[in-house]
Amino acid sequence: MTPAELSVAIHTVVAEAVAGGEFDAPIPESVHVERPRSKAHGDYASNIALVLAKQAGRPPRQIAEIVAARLTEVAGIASVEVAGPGFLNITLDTLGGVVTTILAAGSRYGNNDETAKQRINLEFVSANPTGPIHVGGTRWAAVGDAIARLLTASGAEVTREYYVNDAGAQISRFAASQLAAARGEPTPENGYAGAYVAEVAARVLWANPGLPNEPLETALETFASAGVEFMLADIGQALDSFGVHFDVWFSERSLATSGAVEHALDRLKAEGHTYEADGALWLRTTDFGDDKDRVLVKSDGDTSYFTSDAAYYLDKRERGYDRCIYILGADHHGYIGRLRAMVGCFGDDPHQTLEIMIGQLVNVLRGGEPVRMSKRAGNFISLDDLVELVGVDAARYSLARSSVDSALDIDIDVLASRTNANPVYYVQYAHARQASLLRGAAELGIALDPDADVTLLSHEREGDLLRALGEFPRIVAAAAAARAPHRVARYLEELAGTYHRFYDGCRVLPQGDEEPGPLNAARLVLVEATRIVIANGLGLLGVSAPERM
RNA sequence: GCCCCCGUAGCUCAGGGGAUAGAGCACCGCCCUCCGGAGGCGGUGGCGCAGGUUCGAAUCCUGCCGGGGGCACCA
Repeated sequence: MTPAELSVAIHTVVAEAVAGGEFDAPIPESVHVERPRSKAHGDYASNIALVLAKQAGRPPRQIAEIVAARLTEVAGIASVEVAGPGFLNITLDTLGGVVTTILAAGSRYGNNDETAKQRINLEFVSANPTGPIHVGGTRWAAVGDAIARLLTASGAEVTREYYVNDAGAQISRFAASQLAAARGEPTPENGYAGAYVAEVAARVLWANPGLPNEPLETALETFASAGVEFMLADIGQALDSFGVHFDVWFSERSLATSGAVEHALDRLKAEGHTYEADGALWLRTTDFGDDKDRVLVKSDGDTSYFTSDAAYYLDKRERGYDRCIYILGADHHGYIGRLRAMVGCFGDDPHQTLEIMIGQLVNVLRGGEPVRMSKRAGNFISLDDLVELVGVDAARYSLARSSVDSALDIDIDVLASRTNANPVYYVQYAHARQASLLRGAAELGIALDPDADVTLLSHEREGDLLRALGEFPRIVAAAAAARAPHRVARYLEELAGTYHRFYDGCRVLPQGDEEPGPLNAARLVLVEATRIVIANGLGLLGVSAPERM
């Protein structure tokens, strides 16, 4: 019996008790089953009696006794104890069934249908194409891609999208910076410094040999468009080697040329939320909770960046997405209000179609000391730098193993050292050990037997491991719902530890001249089940599960 | 001034109202005739402060203190 099946069983029993008039309370939609921290509290525990007590107008322990009496009769349940304020502590006949489930599901074990059929547009990274991706953007690459994988595992249809800010003043500054670098002049005021600017400029010149003879204006245009193109190619390549692949690269500039901006303006006017003042066209976002109205068309006739955002959102909706998720850095949190209001102005419910995640920033340390970084000065750690220093697995894992609500400190020296200071090795090591063990079994001629008698897995450490394996689908579903891939990482660390303890206490392969017996067979499939879960979990984080280390 | 995030062990961080608050690192002490010691076992050590909500609060609410990040007809 898996936790999910147990939850259903309790639900059924409660419904029967209510139907039988034993107590009166609304039947809950679903029953929460948890894994007790202490083994003294059974295999699984439920707080259902505490939840129902108030509505039933009875003491929780009374409700618990009623449910326990019925639950004891359910096949597969060995015993039920009422404990503390009214917890149900449930012990199963065997926990081994989960192994069979995992072997049958394989790489699909953990998948669920919580967000089945939802069409989700997930926009993340979207770093300006005026320089390489720095660590901040790298965090969103790791986290965003893991969220995409989690949502996919939960049944959603996910598009990974990168918004390319290829319009606006920062592009002009980028072009001017390239020009200056090409002429050997100092970086202009508010320009971009760093060695990469000169490199990009050199590539632009190489591809456009006539550039030095062009008038200043067209030369700058060439630096702008070609420079952005080269930068984007580099960014795409860096993300690619990081294992993050975007389905759509959406150009901001294309919004104007395609008519999307005009289309959005027409819609907003038609919805009646615009007005003119001070020579500009405004959107009355304050009608939808924003703290001030926003300019759509500036008094000089240009549209604002906000207008592009509106056009971009409308375009996503018209491409058929049910939900548009944005992952933004903490420095963008002020956008939430205006984006929500803009969505409202289009007539959408912001709580349904729009979701904005704000992630806190990353601080880079080296040997415990903060590394001062400035993108403008060109003095920063890029995605490529990080990967070169610590490798893709360590980088992705360490960036994804913390909640995005917390500012993250990463120490380059610690991550580069191959120790458990970086827990990715702890998890990967468990997987490599399992793979090694399975190779050893094959060498001994012991085949994996899906029909092994898993009821023999009754050792305490086996029980711990089986319970942990049974948690995985709920971890995946909860992590997807909370957009919190770090929960998968934390779970894997716990699972790896539970496995190591099992391995320490339970001999898997026969020793010496022993003949392999049913217990060896059962433990072997338990190892394989654990290996599958670790591989699946690491896969959700975009981290490899090595057979050898 | 207003808004957002954070404050948990010496350090980096988990803990989506539940039972005795966890992991890794660091420190101290143990465990190799046998499946990978990148492992296991034991020990030291903690919820910023004050109220409130309730059977129960690290978790939810309010205030304060501390740290980080924002508040454009820039993009």
